[in-house]
Amino acid sequence: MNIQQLRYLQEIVRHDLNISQAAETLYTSQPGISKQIRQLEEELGIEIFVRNGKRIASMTEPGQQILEIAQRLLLEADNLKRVGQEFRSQDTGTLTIATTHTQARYALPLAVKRFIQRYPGVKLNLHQGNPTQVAEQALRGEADIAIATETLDQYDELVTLPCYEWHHCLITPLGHPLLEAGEMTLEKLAGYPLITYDAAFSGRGKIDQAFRAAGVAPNIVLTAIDTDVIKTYVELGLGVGLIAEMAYLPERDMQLRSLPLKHLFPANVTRLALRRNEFVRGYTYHFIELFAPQLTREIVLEALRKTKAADQ
Amino acid sequence: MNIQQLRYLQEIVRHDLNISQAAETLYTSQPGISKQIRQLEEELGIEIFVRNGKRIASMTEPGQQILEIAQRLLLEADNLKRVGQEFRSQDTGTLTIATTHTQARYALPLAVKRFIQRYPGVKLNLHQGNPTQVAEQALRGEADIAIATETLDQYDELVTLPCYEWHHCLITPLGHPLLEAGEMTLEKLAGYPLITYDAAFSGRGKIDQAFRAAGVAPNIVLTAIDTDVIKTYVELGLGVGLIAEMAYLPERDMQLRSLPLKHLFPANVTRLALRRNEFVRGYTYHFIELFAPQLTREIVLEALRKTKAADQ
DNA sequence: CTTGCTTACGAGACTCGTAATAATT
DNA sequence: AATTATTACGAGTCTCGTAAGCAAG
Repeated sequence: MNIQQLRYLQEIVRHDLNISQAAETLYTSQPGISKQIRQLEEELGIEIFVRNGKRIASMTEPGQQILEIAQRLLLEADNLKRVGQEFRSQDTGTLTIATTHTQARYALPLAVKRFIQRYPGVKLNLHQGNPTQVAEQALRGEADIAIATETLDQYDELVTLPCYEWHHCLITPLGHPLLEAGEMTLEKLAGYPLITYDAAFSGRGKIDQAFRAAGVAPNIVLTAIDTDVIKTYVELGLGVGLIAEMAYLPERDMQLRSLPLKHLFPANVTRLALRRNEFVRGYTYHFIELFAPQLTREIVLEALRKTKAADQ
Repeated sequence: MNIQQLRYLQEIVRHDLNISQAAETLYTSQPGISKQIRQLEEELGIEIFVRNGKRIASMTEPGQQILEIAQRLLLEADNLKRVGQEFRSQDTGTLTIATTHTQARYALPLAVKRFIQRYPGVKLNLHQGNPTQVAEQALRGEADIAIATETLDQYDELVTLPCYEWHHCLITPLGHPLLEAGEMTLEKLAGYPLITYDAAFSGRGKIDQAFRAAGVAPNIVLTAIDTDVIKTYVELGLGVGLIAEMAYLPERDMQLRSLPLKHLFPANVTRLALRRNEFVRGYTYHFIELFAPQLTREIVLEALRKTKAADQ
């Protein structure tokens, strides 16, 4: 039994039990993998895969247990390498952040700027995706940190930490009647065509919740994944926008005005997620602190330690 | 990097950084281990050990982190083998129980008898030791289950489960005045020479506690590790004995009489411990249930799942 | 001078890639 | 017919054991 065999196993499963594809992504040969898997099976004395003649049909029950253990083992193997890198060269390496448009565009830039100044030797990757993709990238170890407002806390294998709280705000074209309409209410909002986020993005859930709770039916004429699209159509006069407050930049968005909606919609919490049991590099802690100053290294460590509760 | 190298590392540390001894217990050669460790260090790009010329003096800081991760990895590697054995042959293998004299002699026999009838193919090993030794055997993976009344819950790496509760009782020679002395009190007990357990054994702590709390000074003339020694000296008339109630066997101990002391000393809880994160064989669950019927497989599983909280 | 780690070297095992084979869709 | 897994085989590498060297206590 060796680590390589387990890596083969993991990759086969990731490719829906297709050895050929696994071989390709691992830059090795089909037969090599095939043989190693047979050897692993022989050594453990069990069949991992159910075979139909020469096709792999599914996994046996012991095979599934083996897989789970193998994945934990491989994570530890990665951790060994990380520790090596960490000590070999404290301030070089790679930091991959998976996040959504809103975070990448409006929340992260300052932290990123400071980070690359402080750690010129660290290659910073930003992977953009929807909240589910973001979570899964962290889950698969493709990203070191996941940052999003939704979804993250639904995965047992991720440890999540609250970064900051924000509210929605209203944006309108210049001179829009709502700007002079006094106290904002859901009813007033419902009187105008609305433009806001797609479902599953940037707190859209909270918006729907609030309208539903009040028994008011909003007139949503357009939904977008990113704020820039919303702004564009608000400027065009298609309607008024409901966006995340940090996405309104007064000095840039000269053609728009904003009004706070703190009293209408519940607060949103943007969270970051780390993969459970994964060794965290020093500069990763630092990035987290740059992004959310209250999340010091100690606090993050504590969270990682504490929340090992529900794993597996 | 391979699993073997990590095993070498672990064994070196277990032997206080002595490669030669590690080689011996692993049935391999000094140079082989030495070289593999050098290779591991080279691959990880760090020094694991601090060397004084040709002696290993201590571990570096990264080395200690490597060790921790390596141990978790090795545990998973063992688990892989266990899963294999479990499915290859459900009812054969080995079950090693580390426990104290009192448990081995008075609490376990019935469960053991039933177990070996049910699982003739399982080799049952009983390792006897003091509570600390018992815990450490479980900790090192030398025992599958640890059973004792003390100490077990002081180790983060062990998951403990309560098995049963018991009280101390008094044993005296036939015709002893205390048998006719009515309601037993600490004061009356203190009026006679006492024979009981050594510190750190079988609830001796609770006995001392009770006397101290009552401000009564007992006259302990002899302490022993096991109940049979205590019984022997009580029979000889050296004093009266304070023993665990399950250690008094009316049909065997014809030369002794017993009196309950439930009202004088707090209850003791005998617990069993399993190593955290370790794959548990089916027959092990069954043994636990034979020993403590309320600890069904589901309950044990739940406990293992839940209490992953504080690990590492 | 004994203990204990490292270097040197060679035998054997193992891994992996290519090519051929066989089975499934 | 095309895709995909297995078997066969050979080159290169790696592991491990023996023997020799050398530093520390």
